[in-house]
Amino acid sequence: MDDSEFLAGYDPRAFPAVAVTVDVVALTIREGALHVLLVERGEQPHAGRWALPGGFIRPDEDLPEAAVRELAEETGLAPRVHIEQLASYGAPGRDPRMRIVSVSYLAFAPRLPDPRAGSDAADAAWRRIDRLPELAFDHDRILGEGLERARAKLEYTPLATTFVDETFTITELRGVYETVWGVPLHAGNFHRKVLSVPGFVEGTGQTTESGGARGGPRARLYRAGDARLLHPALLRPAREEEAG
Amino acid sequence: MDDSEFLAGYDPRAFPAVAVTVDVVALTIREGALHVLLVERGEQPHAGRWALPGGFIRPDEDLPEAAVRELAEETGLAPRVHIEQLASYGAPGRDPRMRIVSVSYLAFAPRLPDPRAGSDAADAAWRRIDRLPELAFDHDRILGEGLERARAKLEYTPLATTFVDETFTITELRGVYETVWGVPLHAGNFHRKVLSVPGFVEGTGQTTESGGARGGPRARLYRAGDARLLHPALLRPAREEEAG
DNA sequence: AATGGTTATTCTCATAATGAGAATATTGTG
DNA sequence: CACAATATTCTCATTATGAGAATAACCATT
Repeated sequence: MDDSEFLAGYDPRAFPAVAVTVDVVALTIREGALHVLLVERGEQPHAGRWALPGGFIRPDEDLPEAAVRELAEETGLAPRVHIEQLASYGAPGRDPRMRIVSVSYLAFAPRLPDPRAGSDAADAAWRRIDRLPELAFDHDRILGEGLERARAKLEYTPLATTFVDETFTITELRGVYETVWGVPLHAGNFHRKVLSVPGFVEGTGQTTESGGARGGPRARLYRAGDARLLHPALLRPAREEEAG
Repeated sequence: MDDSEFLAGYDPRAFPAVAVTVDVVALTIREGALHVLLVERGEQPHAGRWALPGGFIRPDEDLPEAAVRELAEETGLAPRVHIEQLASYGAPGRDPRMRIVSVSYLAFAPRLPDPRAGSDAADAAWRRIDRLPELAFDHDRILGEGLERARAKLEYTPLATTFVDETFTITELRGVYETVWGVPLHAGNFHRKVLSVPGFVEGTGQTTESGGARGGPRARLYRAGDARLLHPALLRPAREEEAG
């Protein structure tokens, strides 16, 4: 070990270039099912396979900026989405072309529009989480970790409110939890819980214009409260057998 | 926006090189206080200031490998430490020399040895968390996020057991929580909680050789159980006023 | 307009988990 | 040996959760 190996003295230009990309796990709910934004690759490597949207960072932009830009390029969406860093991946062989370190981001939003037509990728589409092809590179892993992060965040943050419109009913909010977690929740207990956590939601004094499509009373409308953390958290039902 | 901006067709060599480093937030408990490993920079930029240990990744090593290596170079520690990725930072101006993206890692271990003498940095030392100088670059922020992550992980994982010896007493384990969280905990309730969470600890049937230094009975010895998650979690006492 | 199915909201009750304080027993020190 | 210190267990009030049911408002259809 000599001095040149350390930050202070080490010369990075002595090594092959490292490229940095951002990959975005963009989630939305459509027709009651969780969807992720995927692009079909037009070129090698992995041509024809689906991958997470992403691309190289530019010299003058920060990581989150790059993620927002990539997402905007695919969806035409104004940069209002909630975005959050997930993790970074840098195994030497993960991209056959060169050394690539990818920083993954998670994005959520209500009813994201269809991907912009005519973008560079061969195709781009929202795909149901439960009907996915095998992804290119190590994107299966990145998506898996993104999903788990999203599921965990629902527990202790008001993240679910970013999946619904500005005003929403408790039932709609419950639908987000049920969709993302993939489990049915007890309507009465969920209702009690949401209203008892300080700052989770605040009433608007209004109700829906009409009852549900198949009947039922009008539901009260709420908006997101100012809490950044849910206290106490809204825990997922315990799985009977935890792996390990 | 044209095709060249996308992963499929974009040529990263057209841009200035990006260097990737790992920075390690290494935590240990010494003399009842939480300490972090810092190095004093010997060269510009920020010469003379303290920084997190870290350095450039090598062409053939994965990110976690690089973090373990950097830590080993500073502490002489065998690669047995628990290591975990934190986050990545890539703001354009964060290092004045060139574009650097840093991936930060968190490391924990019991009684880590003194930093190896004669390493490349001007100096390296364990520093008490509550008596820190201002750090170089954006390392204050990285350290802050690492601390918060460690505090959060104590809640729902058996991480605390990696801060103590292989066998330990409940009181020692409580000491870890109190040190990292910085709050006193109710001894009786903590005891009940630790023993009631399945798989957190398992008894060894043995006790300490003698009572505490100032009296008291011998304490039973436990070792870490096989749980990877604590259920239900061991929550921090609620802060009265949450920021925001 | 009356009927019946649907759904939002509230309530009840049993059980689990937590916070606070105290009791009990064991040990080292003076 | 008396006393202070500490590990461990207990008690009791409060809060949070899970399950089921009751209540009432609303839709579509008769």
